[in-house]
Amino acid sequence: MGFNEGVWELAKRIPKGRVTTYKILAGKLRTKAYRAVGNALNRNPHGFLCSGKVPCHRVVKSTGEVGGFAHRTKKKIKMLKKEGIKIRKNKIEDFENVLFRF
DNA sequence: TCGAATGACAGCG
DNA sequence: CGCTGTCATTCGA
Repeated sequence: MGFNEGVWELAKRIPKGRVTTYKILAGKLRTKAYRAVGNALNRNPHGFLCSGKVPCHRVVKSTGEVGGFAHRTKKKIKMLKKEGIKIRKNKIEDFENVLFRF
């Protein structure tokens, strides 16, 4: 399992209605390159976006903000809302409540 | 509040 | 082939 694959494996474990953070993923991957996690999801080999297999839209910042998702992939945020995650101004309201810890 | 660090990939010489 | 810049972040001063 490489770096990227590890990210996807963990991301796939995220249940519906839950989110996780880049920090947690990076921690599980034994790396400190938090950005690399997002980058791995960004350059997802599954396709252009992590659609279907890897729910990258469930991966957010450790601060509770959705991060870069708000800019380009903000539509995915709507998906999160639909799944039951409340987001206000690109920030997750019940962040700790929906935060999925492995 | 701002800069450095960290992993991977594309572009350029 | 090797180096630099960029990116969906995080931490420390």
